[in-house]
Order: sequence, then structure tokens, then C-alpha cells
Amino acid sequence: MRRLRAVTTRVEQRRRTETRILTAARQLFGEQGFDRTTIRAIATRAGSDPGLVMRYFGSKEKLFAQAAAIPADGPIEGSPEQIAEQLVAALTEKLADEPAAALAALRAMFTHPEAAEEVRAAMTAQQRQVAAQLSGDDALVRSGVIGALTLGLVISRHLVRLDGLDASPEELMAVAGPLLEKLATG
Amino acid sequence: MRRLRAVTTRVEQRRRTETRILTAARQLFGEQGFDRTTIRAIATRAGSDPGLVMRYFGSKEKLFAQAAAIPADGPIEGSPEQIAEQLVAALTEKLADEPAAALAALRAMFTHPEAAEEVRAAMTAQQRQVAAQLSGDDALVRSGVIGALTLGLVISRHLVRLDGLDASPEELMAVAGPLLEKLATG
DNA sequence: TCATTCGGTCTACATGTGTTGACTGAAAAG
DNA sequence: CTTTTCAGTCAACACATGTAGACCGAATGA
Repeated sequence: MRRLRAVTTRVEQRRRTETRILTAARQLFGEQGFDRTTIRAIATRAGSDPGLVMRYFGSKEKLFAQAAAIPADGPIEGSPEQIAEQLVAALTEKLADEPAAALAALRAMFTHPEAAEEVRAAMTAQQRQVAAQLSGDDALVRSGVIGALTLGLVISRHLVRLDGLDASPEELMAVAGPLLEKLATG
Repeated sequence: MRRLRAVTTRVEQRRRTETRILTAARQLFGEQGFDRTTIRAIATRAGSDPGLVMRYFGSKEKLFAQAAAIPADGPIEGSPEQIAEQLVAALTEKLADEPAAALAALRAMFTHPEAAEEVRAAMTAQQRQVAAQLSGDDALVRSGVIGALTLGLVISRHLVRLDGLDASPEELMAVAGPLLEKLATG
């Protein structure tokens, strides 16, 4: 303990390396999905080694679970008008910049069962909140269409890079916002 | 040639086997995507042999290209109201039953570059037609949102099986139809 | 100063997969 | 009847990948 302070301590070095690996994993999972992303590629991009990746994260599955954890959305509640307002705000944010972890989950959800469950859970949670506050016997369908529209826009912009969706979030919401209002208010 | 007629002729047998393989491939590609679908699994489901699959289709890539070919949509043209009407008709059909080949392409597009190009091409084609007929300087954005909404609904229903989207196509279109009209007419 | 921990590197193994080629038997052709 | 073609089967190969374990050297702690 009575030593000259090392330039970087050991725990800090460990933390940095883990972060580099996790960042590289998020990027690659988001770009290529789960199956096409190899432990070796992650290690290379992180400037590290496949063996370390395994030692630190246990397995490719566990690494993915950590890298593709979707941050929970805030609660949605209030009158239909307030609901619409909150939906617009949430979607605007998702269009501006969706976190890399969420993009990784979205990319992988179509081929990776656990990623599918992750996204389903997140979407279902929001959907139930919305449906509970809406009136009308088609509330469930409308909340479903809200989810589908949200999913479609986020995917089309960040993953598919569809023509016309590379506009600014404001321009997009000028078009999509009224749709959400219509769906929320009936 | 002067023989008793065989129960099934050779060319016919060949055609049948090819069809069984193609059907099995479409199903599996649609259920699990490209990477997780193995030639062996396709052969097994088709009641055939991996070697035959290769001989008949050349490679896994070529088989996928044949299995995941998206049928082209009909032309879309006319006034904004007519455009809306045609969009509603097209989407209703996609919600009722999307062909297995299209589902395979949609499932694989997020991880398989050629599948992505396939879907992009189909969507871009329709999108250009729509954008050309719409008025307003946000025509491109609106056509993009139309595409995103369509994609979101089809994916959410057939691939993600989102809550609330298992309703009948009519119920869904009762909610989504007005959105398309709004997008088309501005 | 000495022993221990631990981040990092390298090698190797087991497994699954696309793909190839040899082989068989029956249908087709003469 | 003889030869040729070809659908179908089987075994094997080359390769990539997840994963485990041995090993090294520096930071750590007494």
C-alpha cells in the first residue's frame, strides 16, 4: 500500500475495459444483430481479447442481455389530451436519439427470442397504461396502433433508414404528432 | 419409351420436391430468420436431404433469394383521396394475410443485407409513387410516415404479434384507415 | 521483499454449418 | 435389352464460433 500511485489503478482499469467491451457490443449488436456479431469482433473493436470478454461477462448471451437492456419509459397518465402530449414527447425523444442499447434490442428482436421478449415487455407496459386511460370499446386496438406506429417510425428511421424519415424530429412530429392525438382522443 | 407409365414421372417428382423445399424454406426463414435457419432443418421439414437442397438451389443464399422474393404491389395513382383509398385497400390485404415470402423477407431484413435491400426496394417504389402525387412541401415526409406506419402495422401484427393487433383487419383499418387518409390528403 | 491477486494474451477444443462428391437404384432413351 | 440420365442418400471436409484453460507480468498487500 505504501507505493507510488500507479497511473491507473487496477479496479479502474477493469472498469474501463468492461465499459469499452460493453460499448463495442452495443454498437455491433445494433449494427448486425445477435447472430452475426461474434465475440471476436466485439473484442477487436474494444481493443481487447475474446477470453476477457468471456471472463467478464460469462457468455455471449449474458453480454447481450446487459448490452441490450431497454431503459424503461416514464409513466403515462392523465386525460386523453395529456396522454397524447406525453406520447408525442416520448416519440420525439426516440426519434432524436434512441439509445444504442435499445437499438440493439430492436435489431435483434426479430431473430432472438429473449430480445423479442425484452421489447415486448417494454411495449406492452406502455400499451396497458395507454389503453387503461382511453375511452371507447376500441381502446385496446387504438393503443395497439399507437405502439405499431411508434415501432414503425423508430425502426424505419434508425434501422431501415427509410427515405423521407431522415428529416428532423420536429418535421417528423409535425406529421406524426396529429396522428397520435387522433389515436388518443378517438 | 415403350414402357408402362410410371406412377409419377421424373420431372413431376422433381418439381414437387423443389416446391416442398421452397415451402419449407419460406416457413423457416419466416419463423427464425436467415441465420438461424439451417439447410438441414429445411431439408428435414421438406422430407428431403441437405444435399438435394444444395443441388437444386445452388446455395443457401440463392435459396433464400427465391424463397423471400416480395411480390410487387400494384401501381398507386390518382387524387389524394384516390391514393388514400388504394393505400387502405393495400394495407387491408397485407393485414389479412401477408404472403410467407414477404414475411421471410421482413423477418430477415434486419440482419440480412440483401433482404434489407429487397424490402427497401419494394417500399421505396411505392413511396415514390405516393410522394409524386401528394401536394405540399412535406410530401416526402408524409409518404415516409405512410411507409413507416404500414411497416409498423404489418410487423407488429405478423412478426411481433403485439397486443391489440390480433383484431380483425376491418377493426384495425377502422382505426388505421383515417390515419392514412389524413396523411394522404394533408 | 515476498507472496498473491488479477488483468491480459494465447492456444486449443468441441460443435454446428454450408458445401462437396461419391454412390445407388430406378426411370428414360436407344 | 443395354446404356444413360438423374432423383435421392450418405459420409466427409473446411471453416467459423463460443468457450475453457494455461500462462505471463504487473499491481497489490503484508
